[in-house]
Amino acid sequence: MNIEKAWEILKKEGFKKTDKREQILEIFSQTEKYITARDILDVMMAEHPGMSYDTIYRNLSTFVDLGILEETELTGEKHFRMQCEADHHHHHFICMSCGNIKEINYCPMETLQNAIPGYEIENHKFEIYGNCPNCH
Amino acid sequence: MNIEKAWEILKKEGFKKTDKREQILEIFSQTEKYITARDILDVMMAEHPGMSYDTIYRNLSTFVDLGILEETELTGEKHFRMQCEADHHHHHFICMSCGNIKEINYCPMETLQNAIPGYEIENHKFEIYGNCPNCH
DNA sequence: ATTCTAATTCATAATCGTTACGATTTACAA
DNA sequence: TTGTAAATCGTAACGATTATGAATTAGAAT
Repeated sequence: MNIEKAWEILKKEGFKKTDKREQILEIFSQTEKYITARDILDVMMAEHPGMSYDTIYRNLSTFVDLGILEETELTGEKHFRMQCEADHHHHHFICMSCGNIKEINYCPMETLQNAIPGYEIENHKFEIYGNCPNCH
Repeated sequence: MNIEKAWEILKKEGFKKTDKREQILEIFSQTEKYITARDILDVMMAEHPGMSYDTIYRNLSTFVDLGILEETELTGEKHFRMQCEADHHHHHFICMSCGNIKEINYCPMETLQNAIPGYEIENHKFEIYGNCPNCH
């Protein structure tokens, strides 16, 4: 997702255009990796020494709710990245060296659905970790 | 895994037999569910008002390292349960209502391995959430 | 059995990531 | 230009976890 698309969504939902939001989106648009709230804070604190935790966390949460950001929990800490453009459901390979991700156009749930009759599946987590071609 | 097996491992690795460890193992042997460090604390505080956080967290970590407990992260908090007896690799369906788990004897990695040549897979996470037959 | 020592626990504080809050500022609609 | 709800700031509180130094204890050595 690009910044324009993000603002479209924000506007449509009645959120205001602020410098802080613009900068957060800017940061995400410049990386493919999953990054933390702290990562954002560190970058933004440099320009705006008076940044508030609240602003970061509140906006990250808003962006996730609106489908602008994806969220995952690597080692206990929340990590975020721009929502993929892909309109189909997919998963991610996450490189443990460089942090870049690759979309995996495969979902195991297709196969699994029939294997456990009586069980009502609501959600699933499927992530693959390792080293990408550039990192080994 | 049962308590005897756990002590075998602990003894073999040179860990001492203590009341606290015995009680922690006891608690895990009595449930199938994933439970938190706080859950353990609450139970043990009842009998031993002077319990220390350190004792719980240190031992949980030790048990995970030794393969006595399984660990997963549900909603940001670490959850633990006895390591499954199953000698084959497997995954879990986790009921969001009652907390019970069901072993899933299927791993998507078999299928995926060939789909991303050049990518070195080191690890993966696959968990399914929903409601079990008893809970809907 | 008694002693010794490293392992374990206790008691408590610090840390880390996150959430919450009233006061102040700001975007933007009227 | 003004009014108002939204957003931010500044700061504190929170929950889960880790860390620390002192006291206790399991189990080996004597």
